Amino acid sequence: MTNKPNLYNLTKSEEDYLKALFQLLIVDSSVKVGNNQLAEYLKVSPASTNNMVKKLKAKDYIVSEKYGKLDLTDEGRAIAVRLIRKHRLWETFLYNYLNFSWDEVHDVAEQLEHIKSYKLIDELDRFMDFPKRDPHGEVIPDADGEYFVLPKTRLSSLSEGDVCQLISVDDGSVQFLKYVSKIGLALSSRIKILEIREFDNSIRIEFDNTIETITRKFADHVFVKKVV
Amino acid sequence: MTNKPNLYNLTKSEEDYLKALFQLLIVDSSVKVGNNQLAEYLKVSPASTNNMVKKLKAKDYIVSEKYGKLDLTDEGRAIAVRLIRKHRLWETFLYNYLNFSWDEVHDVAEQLEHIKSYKLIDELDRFMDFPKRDPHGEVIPDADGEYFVLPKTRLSSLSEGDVCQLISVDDGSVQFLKYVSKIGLALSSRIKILEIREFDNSIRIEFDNTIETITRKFADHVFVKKVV
DNA sequence: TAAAAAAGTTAGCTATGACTAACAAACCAA
DNA sequence: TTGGTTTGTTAGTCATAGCTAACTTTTTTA
Ligand SMILES: [Mn+2]
Ligand SMILES: [Mn+2]
Ligand SMILES: [Mn+2]
Ligand SMILES: [Mn+2]
Repeated sequence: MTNKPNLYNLTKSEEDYLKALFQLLIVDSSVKVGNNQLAEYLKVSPASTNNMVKKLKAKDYIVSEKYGKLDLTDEGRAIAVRLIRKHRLWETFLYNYLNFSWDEVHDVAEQLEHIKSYKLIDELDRFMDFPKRDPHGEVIPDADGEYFVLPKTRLSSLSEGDVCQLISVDDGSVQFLKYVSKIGLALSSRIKILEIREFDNSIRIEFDNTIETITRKFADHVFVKKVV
Repeated sequence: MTNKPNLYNLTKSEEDYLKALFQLLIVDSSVKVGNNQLAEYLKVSPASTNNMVKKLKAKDYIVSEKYGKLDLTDEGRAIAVRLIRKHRLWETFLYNYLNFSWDEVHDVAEQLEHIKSYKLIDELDRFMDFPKRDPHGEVIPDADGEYFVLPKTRLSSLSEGDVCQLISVDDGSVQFLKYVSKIGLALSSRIKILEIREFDNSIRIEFDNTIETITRKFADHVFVKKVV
């Protein structure tokens, strides 16, 4: 049982598809992921996705039946986790050592994650003294591919009166991240849900003696741990 | 006169062709570079090179007449120099911070040089406190694209009795670099040419109280500054 | 339960960047 | 100066990875 997936036989595109499918699958393990959903997530056409899925099935990274939902094999999952590890280590490096801001790291990490070298990433990990979290609060998988997804609650799923702590944020949108910084939210912020307005689903929150009204859409991208 | 070349419109292949042509052109500015020579250097077919050259001419990075030799435009040259800057900064980073050896850095740098981000490379430069030379002794072009190629002499071009100092080595071959390390040669080594044997062009050299016999081919890849 | 909508698939097209084989121009050397 | 070698070009093929348009299957909803 060799543990290291062979990252060297995959193209950038193949890697991105596997990672995307993994991300969609862990959001909610009960909901199945379909071809078109994957296409939309990757911003490509359903036809392109169908094509690529066919290829990745032939390589035994994905399993699915015709017209059925998609799932990853163990090897497909290992490749995705390894890619996520690389992505998050690079984000951490850019943020901690190269003066990149919260919202600048993702796009460059999206390129750096595809550099093929085991030594590079393991040495980068050592250089930074094995960081556990990336700048957005996400857990960095270790070199063995161990990756325990910590249970995350969306801020949008809480109720009035709840108190929580900010654990992580979605890192895909520059606009969103700038917005988070601007209103003063940061990792570990303690947030209280003051009021949820039925009319437009807006949420009134309090943190660090600040009161803000945020939209449901915004709250969907903020992950928290419930405290009270 | 905008100075920053627009690196963002070029594919990895286009970049590699421009860099290769630049490298061939600076070896000896008097000798012209042809299509097939470029093909051989890049280890692709003459037809592929012809194709790419056509594209790079259309983009105004290369000039040449039909059946004529190739030259770079100022913009083509700027892109090549910027790529070399990136390559050498990454090699320096891998060598000085990530425990890569002399012979391991090149292949990974060959990938890293194509990451598109001005901030990344300029911050990396700052992080390392603006290094002047890469691990193989090559000069690192600065952020303005200034790049004075220091006059280099091949060890193979010296005569018996000459004394020189090792300035840099070709970084393309892992086998060659391992060989250099193994016999104990290093940057700044002081080398004396003891004897040149006409029969097989082998060269007897002395350095650090060591006497070695090297081949002409080996000496072709070692660059020195003549001292005596 | 039948029609409509959504989801998935297929066929055929495009661009990039390789390749080989065949051909044309330029250069060299007898 | 002319024939052969080297160099450069063109045509046609392949793989990757996108796309649109048309089609089929599945799911939903009236
Ligand atoms: Mn990210
Ligand atoms: Mn990516
Ligand atoms: Mn190199
Ligand atoms: Mn390269």
